[in-house]
Amino acid sequence: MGIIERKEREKEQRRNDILDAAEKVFFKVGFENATMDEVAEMAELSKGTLYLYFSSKEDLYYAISIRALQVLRQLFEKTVPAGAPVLDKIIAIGKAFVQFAREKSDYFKTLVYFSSLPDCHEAIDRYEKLCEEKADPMSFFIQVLQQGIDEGKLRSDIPALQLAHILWTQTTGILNLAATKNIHFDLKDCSEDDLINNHIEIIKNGILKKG
Amino acid sequence: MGIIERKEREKEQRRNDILDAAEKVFFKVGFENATMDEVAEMAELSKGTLYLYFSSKEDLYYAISIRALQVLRQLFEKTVPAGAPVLDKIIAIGKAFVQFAREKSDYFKTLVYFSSLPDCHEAIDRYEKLCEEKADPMSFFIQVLQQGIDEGKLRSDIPALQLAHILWTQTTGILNLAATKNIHFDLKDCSEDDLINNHIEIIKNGILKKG
DNA sequence: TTTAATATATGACTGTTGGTCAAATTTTGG
DNA sequence: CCAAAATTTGACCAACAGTCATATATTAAA
Repeated sequence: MGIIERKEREKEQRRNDILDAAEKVFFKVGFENATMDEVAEMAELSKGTLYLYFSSKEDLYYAISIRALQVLRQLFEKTVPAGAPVLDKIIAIGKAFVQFAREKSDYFKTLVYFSSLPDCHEAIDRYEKLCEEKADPMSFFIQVLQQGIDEGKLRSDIPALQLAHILWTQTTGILNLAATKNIHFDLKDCSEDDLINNHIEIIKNGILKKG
Repeated sequence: MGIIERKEREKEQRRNDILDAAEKVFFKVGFENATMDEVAEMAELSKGTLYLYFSSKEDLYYAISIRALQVLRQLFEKTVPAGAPVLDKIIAIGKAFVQFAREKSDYFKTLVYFSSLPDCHEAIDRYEKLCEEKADPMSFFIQVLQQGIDEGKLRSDIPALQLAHILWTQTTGILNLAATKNIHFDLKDCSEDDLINNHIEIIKNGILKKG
């Protein structure tokens, strides 16, 4: 009697198919310009079906944001060697974040927009679930920072949680700036790498243990 | 024959009236939920008239963003003493920014959202004009940083322009985080001030001249 | 003052699109 | 094979951004 389980799997599969289609459409024409009819056509389903799996267009967007978080987390897992010295780990996380912003720029932009939105985190069970299970990228980062503090490599007067959020938002801002620097015409002729390296240069001494 | 001038003034006045109305509506119910009919009603004009002054709903939003930039710039002018030591000036700018994010939170949010948007800066004559005239807050900041570099108070290996953008995005990110920290439930029990002060603590040594 | 020309304002109308739901189709269990 | 349950469909609706022919107000000339 594995029918219920199979149905469960099929439902999850459908959900993923819809998300695949939505990603294609959203990333191609942008969230605002995309229509639910287009997504339905791409998914080879009727529009009504979409609403059986997602309560709204926004809900679809949020679900893609969750995916983005999962992808980033996986990149961390893959890239950051578990046994390495903690400072190397931190560097690896930074590099992975840069790589994510470059190679998965659609996902990155999704996250930037996601976090600029007011009241979006709530109402997403899956996001809360992700956080509770510590399966989000931020939790990973916090753990490594805590390790750094415990080992006396990082300053200990700022709690890991706060440190993580501060560095995270700072870095997200810079990566977004680097990605959109062509908009700021006065920044056109400095490289992304310059921006990122200078950013690191500025905060580096701010987080290390003195002496 | 001051008729043309008067008409010019009246047009600008109308434009401002519409913006006032749009601000009220947008800030009250949010940009997405607001309708052009509501704005028209608030402005005591017909919807058609709005479109004589602004090409779209987005255009209205952008115009409000420009206002936000002007307000912030004026706050800088008012708050930052021209003759003060340059490091004091920088601190004053930081404080003014914090004040802006707190007391003019609607404008602040407008700017955050504005800069997270792809391709929005172009197509706005008034924004480019503001930048060209160095009447935007960023230009003000750059000038002060340049002064700091020239006087040997700040590190000189990072150009003022880049330094400004880096600090700007970092700080915007933190202020936004502080403003929305209630969303990140794990941050609920640390104060905004903590976040901001720790942020400053981290970058402080990174921008000062060594020694 | 009258009038023609120009500038400005109006609101009914349209096309698009997010979201709904009664009916149709498929699947399940007896 | 059939009825009950689950799933899918697409015609339909309401809301809303944006348009435009018409109306009103203003200006400059006669």
